[in-house]
Amino acid sequence: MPTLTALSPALPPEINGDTPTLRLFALLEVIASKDQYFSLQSLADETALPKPTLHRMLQQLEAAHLLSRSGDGRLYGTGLRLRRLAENLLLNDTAHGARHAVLRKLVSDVGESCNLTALSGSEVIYLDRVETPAPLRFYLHPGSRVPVHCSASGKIFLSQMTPGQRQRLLAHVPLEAYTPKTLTQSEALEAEIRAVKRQGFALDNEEFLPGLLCVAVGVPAPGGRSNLCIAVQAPMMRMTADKALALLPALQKAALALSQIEADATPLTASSAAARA
Amino acid sequence: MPTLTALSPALPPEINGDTPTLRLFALLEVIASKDQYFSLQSLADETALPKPTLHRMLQQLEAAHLLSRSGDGRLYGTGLRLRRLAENLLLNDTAHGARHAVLRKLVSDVGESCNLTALSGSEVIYLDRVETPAPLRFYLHPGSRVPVHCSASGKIFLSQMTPGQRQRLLAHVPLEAYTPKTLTQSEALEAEIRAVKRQGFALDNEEFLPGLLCVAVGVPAPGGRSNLCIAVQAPMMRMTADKALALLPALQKAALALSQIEADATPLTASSAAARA
DNA sequence: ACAAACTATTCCGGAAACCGAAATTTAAGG
DNA sequence: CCTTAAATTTCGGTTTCCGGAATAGTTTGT
Repeated sequence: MPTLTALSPALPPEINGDTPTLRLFALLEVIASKDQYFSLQSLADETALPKPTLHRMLQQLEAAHLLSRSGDGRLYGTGLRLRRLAENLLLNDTAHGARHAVLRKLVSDVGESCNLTALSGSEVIYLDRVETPAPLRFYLHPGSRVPVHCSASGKIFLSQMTPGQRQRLLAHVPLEAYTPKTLTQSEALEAEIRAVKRQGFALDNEEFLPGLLCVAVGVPAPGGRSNLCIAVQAPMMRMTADKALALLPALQKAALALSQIEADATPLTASSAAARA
Repeated sequence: MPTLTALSPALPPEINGDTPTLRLFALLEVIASKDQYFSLQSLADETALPKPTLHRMLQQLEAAHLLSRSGDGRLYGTGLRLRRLAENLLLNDTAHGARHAVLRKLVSDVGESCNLTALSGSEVIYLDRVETPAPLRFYLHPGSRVPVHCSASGKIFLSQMTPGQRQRLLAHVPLEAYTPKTLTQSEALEAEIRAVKRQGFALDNEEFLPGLLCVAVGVPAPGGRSNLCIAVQAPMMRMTADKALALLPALQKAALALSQIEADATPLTASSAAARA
């Protein structure tokens, strides 16, 4: 029977952290791990915790706005405060890490501005950015957001979703035209997404800002889907689609380095612990 | 030494935890809120918690890989597991992204601030909100609460209850007068509720805040009763009750879209979960 | 309409975790 | 080597948590 508490077989007793708080975190991890709402019953199945206990935990988290109940009030999903924490976390944790160094290295390799992005809600958020030394540049500061349908990173994220997820998201996001080249037909976008999925990288050829070309690749993650992309962007004046493709090896190398950073010293997660059953 | 209530009126976000776990969350929020590492001392300054207490909390979080210590071991920053949680959270919340997109679309259609509300206990809580681009606005942030008896959404929720449920709820909620127009007689409120039930929408005509007009419709749900409302609100300066009624089609369309999203996010049942092996 | 089956919620006494003043250890500066 | 400041450990009193059992509420089947 899978248990929420991740016990290491015979390791120091300080690791087997089995405190109430950690159990709550593990619960949040379960809820954050799938794109769906959870009933109390389904959580009981996932976690093997007694229902009264689970109920108390959920109440507590809901009262704190970390979770929210949705629909008819019997389903639990992520709360506003938790989402805010997540955004702040990703946004404020960049400059000090090795990730920033990878980005700097990439910029020095390719000579153009690069950024690290994540999906947040229905938009792409810039987590970190290093500017090209060249004087002519597009200035997009960390924390700003761009639409999913006309950004290279956004296409990567879309290509990782199941058709159902993608449809749900795009059904309500108007495919606004930012430039004449923006893809505004869902069929055209779907075709593009398929191409992205096949190729493993995405282009934004003046689809968001005139004169701006951008290439992105996803940062590989153990589970397959990742919420991080790394991208180069440059003015058309210095960059063409062909030249951009030549940068792919450098990009992929950087993505791999980032993925390595994430993987280093990987602790047990609730899901991986539950998985071994 | 006085505790944390003493000094700051609005300086720290809120370290006041009602339970030990929430205090840990508040601590994480402090750490996630700035792009820097924290020493134990700086956190003590920031949170007004006793140092031994903080130390224990930090140890616990570090042992769980939610935080990590940097370099020499005296500074604390975010941990891998916490970042993972944040990434997964944002990645696996397309339902939220879709809901927000519906709200944005509605705002661009009607030109006024719109919000998504739910019934929580005996109050209406704002789940999400998109502001009008117009400069003059009522600012009500997500997470805030308003009484049921003098809000458009609240009347919708009341109208969905059985008379018994409604009576039970209202018996403990004093019909406080927020403005001269607030309905404070239960007979008048009952009559209003009946009208709401018949019409399928609800108005709040300066019953909560002077100068604020609001229209709400329920989000249809399979079971009949829904715990979600979508509402437009605008200052009287730009809005009249008549003009508000003209917005109903747009509102209802948005409500339908939301109902679709909710349906898509329905969790697995026990049987379907067992089916995928 | 009513009962059977299931799910969500509340109770509550025993058990475990938390709290933080005080004492102790470790590092930094002179 | 001594002083000062920060970090860490100790430990008993207090609070919170835990989860089996009982209760309330909902859907399903007849």
